[in-house]
Amino acid sequence: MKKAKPRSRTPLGLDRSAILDAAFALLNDAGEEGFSVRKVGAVMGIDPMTVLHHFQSKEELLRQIADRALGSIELPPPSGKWQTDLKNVAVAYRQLAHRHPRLFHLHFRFHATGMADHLSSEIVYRALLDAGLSPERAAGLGLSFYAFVLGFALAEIEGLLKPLEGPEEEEMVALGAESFPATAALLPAFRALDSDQAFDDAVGAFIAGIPAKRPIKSGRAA
Amino acid sequence: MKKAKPRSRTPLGLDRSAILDAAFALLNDAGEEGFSVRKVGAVMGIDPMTVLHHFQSKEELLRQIADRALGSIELPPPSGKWQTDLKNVAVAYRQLAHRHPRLFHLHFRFHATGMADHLSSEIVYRALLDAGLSPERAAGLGLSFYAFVLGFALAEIEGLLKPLEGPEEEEMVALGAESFPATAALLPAFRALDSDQAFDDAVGAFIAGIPAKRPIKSGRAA
DNA sequence: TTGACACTTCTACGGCGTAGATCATAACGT
DNA sequence: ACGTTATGATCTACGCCGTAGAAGTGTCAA
Repeated sequence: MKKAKPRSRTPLGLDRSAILDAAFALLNDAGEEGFSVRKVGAVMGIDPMTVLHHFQSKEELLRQIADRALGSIELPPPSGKWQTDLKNVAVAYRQLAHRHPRLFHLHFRFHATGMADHLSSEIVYRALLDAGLSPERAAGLGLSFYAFVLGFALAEIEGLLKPLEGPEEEEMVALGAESFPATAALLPAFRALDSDQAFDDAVGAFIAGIPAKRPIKSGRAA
Repeated sequence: MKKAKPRSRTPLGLDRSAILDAAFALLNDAGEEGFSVRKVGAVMGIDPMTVLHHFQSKEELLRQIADRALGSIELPPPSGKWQTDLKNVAVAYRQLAHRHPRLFHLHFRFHATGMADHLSSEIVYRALLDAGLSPERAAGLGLSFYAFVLGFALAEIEGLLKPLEGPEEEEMVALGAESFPATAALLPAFRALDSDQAFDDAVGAFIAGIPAKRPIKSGRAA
């Protein structure tokens, strides 16, 4: 049993996972702004460069933290009803976001490649195929479904679902009913907004609209 | 009485907007990673601290860049058909994202407060009220609609819609049809994916699903 | 023993945001 | 005219950051 702190160059029981634990914890509660390789080293009492010996860059360390977090998603088993399965995946991702709000945004930067993600993908694509969609539509809608769920979760984390908190409040209220009557009419509803219900409602709308093959006509999309 | 325009240690016609222009350009083509106050100063041939004299922090400078970019959204006039109006807003945001892919993510960090955004909000909420939704549902679904559109655009920018490009390819292919048959069946569809069509389809599904949950309930606000 | 290797640490470099002091000039009060 | 003040621009310096490269220290096989 060795316990050297200063000037010890003997390799101790240090491996990736120990460092990863500390880094994960730091990122999870300090956020990316408060995260640095040097701080990870400080927390563990080791030289910052030791961290980079195990993860060849900060970016790689972040990627592995993200993989770990995003791999911890908890999916219920398939239910046999495709609508339910889709919704379960959506709920699972949102829960994941709530569990790790400070690092969920990494989902966009580092595309998920873990087993859990492949599993959720399989559920989504299976559901869409079961719904009777062509492979082309299933692929596009499946990816769009992810984008929607991730977008909702990110927006929620970043406070976009609370438009009346923060500096926007007075401005928004000051707009007045004359200029933006519909917006003004919803001010009380914004204040009372229930995120869970909004999520249910939105996911429900998306899923309900899937079998409808008729596209909405409008301006171009390119 | 006061003109207060050019003044300096050595004569210089500098104001916020000139600096903002340069900063915008830098961020727009170098991205946030390549952006720094010092580089903005270098580009303009001025001291970095002069930049911070006009914008009291880097964060504030970024916020104003974001405001400018996000205020440049181009919305078509209301059409009278709520489905079309909703889709037009979605298309406009996606176009904006394509126009400024390196700074679109700031939309999540700094909530939009510009006039253009209030205008688009008004269109969205009006559309949802016209669709017959209660204020509660209109508020929730409207915000969710934004989250969806922003999420799609961000996902697109970050490459999430191209799961077969980059390092995921070999892994995903290697999964094999035994473990993830639905996913495997879609591999050709992923390769041929048309983002525009996926967007149309997804937005169409969302919109189509909106009235599905509850019948018309209350009058509209013209 | 000797050598190869793995792990850790040290040193140093260039870049970052920005606080605080300083300087140059324009505008104003007299 | 003069000095005073205000204001913008600059300079200096501090403490952070990621990380390249060298060097130290231990383990183990030959």
